[in-house]
Amino acid sequence: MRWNELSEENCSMARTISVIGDRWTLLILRDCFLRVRRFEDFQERLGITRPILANRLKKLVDEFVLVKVPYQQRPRRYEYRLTQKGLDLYPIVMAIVHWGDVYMAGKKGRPLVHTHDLCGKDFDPVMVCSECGEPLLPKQVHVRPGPSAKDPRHLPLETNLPAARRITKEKAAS
Amino acid sequence: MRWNELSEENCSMARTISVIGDRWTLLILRDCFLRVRRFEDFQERLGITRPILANRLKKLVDEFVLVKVPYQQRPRRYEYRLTQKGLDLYPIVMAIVHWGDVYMAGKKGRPLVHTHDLCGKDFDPVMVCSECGEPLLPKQVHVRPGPSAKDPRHLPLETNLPAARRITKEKAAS
DNA sequence: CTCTATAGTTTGAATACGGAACCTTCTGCG
DNA sequence: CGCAGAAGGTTCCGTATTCAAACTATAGAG
Repeated sequence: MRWNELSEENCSMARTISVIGDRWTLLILRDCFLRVRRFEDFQERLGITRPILANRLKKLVDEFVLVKVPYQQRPRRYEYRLTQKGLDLYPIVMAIVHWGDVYMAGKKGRPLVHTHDLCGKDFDPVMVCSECGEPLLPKQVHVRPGPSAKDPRHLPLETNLPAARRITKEKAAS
Repeated sequence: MRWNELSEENCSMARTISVIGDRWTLLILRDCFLRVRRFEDFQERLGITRPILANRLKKLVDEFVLVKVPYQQRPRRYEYRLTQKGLDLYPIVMAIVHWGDVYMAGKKGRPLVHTHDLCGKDFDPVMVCSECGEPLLPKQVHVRPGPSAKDPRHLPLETNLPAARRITKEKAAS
C-alpha cells in the first residue's frame, strides 16, 4: 500500500495517517502549536532539509490543516497558520507528548510543563468518554461496524471470523 | 536529522515519534487494539510487505510496546501482545481515529462506532485537563520549561526570543 | 516424502530522503 | 548603479528505505 492508496482506505485512522502520519509532519505540527509560523524558523528548529520542509508544508496546506497568510508585501512573504482543522489535531499532539513524558522522559523529568489557563494549574491531558466523562480504558471499549463499514479488513478479528479461527483456519472455514 | 538522532532529542514528542512515528507502526498499533496478534494476520489486513512488518514488530518489541508470547510449541510460534506501555498508547490511537471520523469520513459516516462498556453508550473521545476536567483548547494552554528543559529549540518562539525578532532578527540580537 | 501452515529472510528494482548549492524577489547601502 | 543580505523556495545527486516476489525454516498430517 502506497501513500496515495492510504487515503482511500475505509478507515479513519488510515485516512488521518495519510495526512499527518510521517515523522516530519508530526514535528512540524508540534512547532505549529508552539506558535512557529515561518519557513526559516521551522527549518532551523527542526533541522529538516529545505526540500522536505517545502513538500510537507505544501501537503498540509493542500489538506487545509495550515493556511498561508501574507505577513508583508514587497517582497511578498507568507506565514503558515493552523486552520480549525489543524487546531483540532491538538488532542493527537497532546496525547503523543504525554506518552513521551511518561515513558520516554529521562531521570530529570519532562522537558515542558503545560499550564491550563482556565484553572491555572499544571496538568496532564486525559482522554475521557464524551457521554459519561470517565477515563477511557481500551478494555472497556468495544467496537462495531459504523454507517460506512464495508471492508472486513478493518473490523476486529472477533467480528470478522469465528473464534475457532484461532485454532485452525481450515476447520473454521469448512 | 536521522531516525536514531530523533530519540535523543530533549522533546517528548520527538522521542515518542522515534518509537511510533511512522506510517506502518501506527497502522500495526491500530490492529493491535483491534485484537490482531499474529504475523500473518497483520500482513494480510494491512497489505504491508513481510520484511517491513518483521522490522516494525521487532522495533516495537525492542521498545517494550509489544511482547512476543508463545501460543504453541512444536513448531514454536509467537503472537504479539500490547504491554502496559503499549496499552497506554490508546489515547493517541483514539485521538487519531476521532480526527479522521470528523474530517476524513465520507458522506456515509464513520466506518467504526465505539461503545463504552462503563456507561453503555456510543461515544467520542474527549481530551480534558487532569486538574479541572474541562476540555482542552490549544489557546487556553501555555507552556513553560520543565525540569529537564535545556534546548531552546524546543520552546515556543515567544519564550525563546524577544517579540522584536518578528520584525528584524539583527536589531533584536544587538 | 510431499503438502500445508506460520513466521520469517534474501534479493534486486523503484522511491524517498539528506546535504549542498542555486534561484528569485525585494530592501538597504555606498 | 551594483552588491550584500533576508526569506522562501527549487535543483541535483548520492545514499537509504521500501516494495514485490521468491526463498528458507520448522513441524504436523496424510
